[in-house]
Amino acid sequence: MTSKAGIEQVLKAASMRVTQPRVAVLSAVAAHPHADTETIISAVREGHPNVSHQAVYDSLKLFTKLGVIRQIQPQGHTARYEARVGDNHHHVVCRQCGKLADVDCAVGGAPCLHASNDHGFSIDEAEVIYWGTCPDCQAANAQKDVVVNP
Amino acid sequence: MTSKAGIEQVLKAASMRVTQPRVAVLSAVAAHPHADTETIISAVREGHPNVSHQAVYDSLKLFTKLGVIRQIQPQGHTARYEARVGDNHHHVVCRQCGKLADVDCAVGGAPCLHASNDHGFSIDEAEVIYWGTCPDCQAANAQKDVVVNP
DNA sequence: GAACTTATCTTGACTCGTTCAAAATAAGCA
DNA sequence: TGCTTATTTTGAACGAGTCAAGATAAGTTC
Repeated sequence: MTSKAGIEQVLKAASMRVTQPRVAVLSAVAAHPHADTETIISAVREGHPNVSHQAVYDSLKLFTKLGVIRQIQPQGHTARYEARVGDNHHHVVCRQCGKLADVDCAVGGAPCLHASNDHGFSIDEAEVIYWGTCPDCQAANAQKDVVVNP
Repeated sequence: MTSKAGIEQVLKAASMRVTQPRVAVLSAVAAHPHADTETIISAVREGHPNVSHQAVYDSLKLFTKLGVIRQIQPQGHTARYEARVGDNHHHVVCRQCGKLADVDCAVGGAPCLHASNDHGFSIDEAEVIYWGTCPDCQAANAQKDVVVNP
């Protein structure tokens, strides 16, 4: 549901106007999964050089609110966005370079969602972030080890 | 391991000096679970009025690195700290007021930790954040509903 | 198709949590 | 007690994100 026609429907259903900046922002998010705001601004400006950063921030916030895109913000990193929504998937973050990848819930039935309803909170979502090291950084580390410990 | 004697051991083992600001910061974190930096600064200054905010930031970062405390930073909120470390517990965050509470992993064996080792990442930690509504805000919402929908 | 209304965009200033840098201080050692 | 240098203080700076006012253009009405 991230084609131009799709987004027009979503926006109209929510009584929002369909504008060039908005369509461009959504296309950019769909084309660059896990991109941060700056990357999205650059991508948008390739096609529409005069779009302001504010318009991008506004659009991203709006789309996030409408559930068309999803915001991810691991500790120590700026916000990232992705157009893959609706399924219960999580993310791995590389501690060294910040690279982000999708991870489908390993166990079939999303067990993480069932927390003991502690402290009287009513829980509606479980957000899981896996921390680790990406293949590239693993390789770089191995390389370094060779040099440091000959 | 958050007594003054305990922290002295940890610091000395890491060749770090035991200073008044550091001890004060750790006490503050232990006394105010889930407090943000500003709260910790205030707490520290109750006993040591001349401690700078920079010293608090440095100490928090140091303790986090040494694993004595843990930093939590839910989307849209500033960093919080807690002295409860070592066990695999997670957190609930109230979407409305930002209140934070501990949640022990509901299922016995921490199933969330076993992600499919996707994309070649080597995963070392799974961080789970539950999102929901705290009892106070639930009550406030119910109250509001009564007024809005009589 | 032209005029109108107002949501959206542009522009530019601003906030706030956090970090940087240099000089002053005090912890731990000799 | 004095020395060395890790920490702290002080004060400025950074950057992602937000706010506000006027300009623009999407969608509606005539």
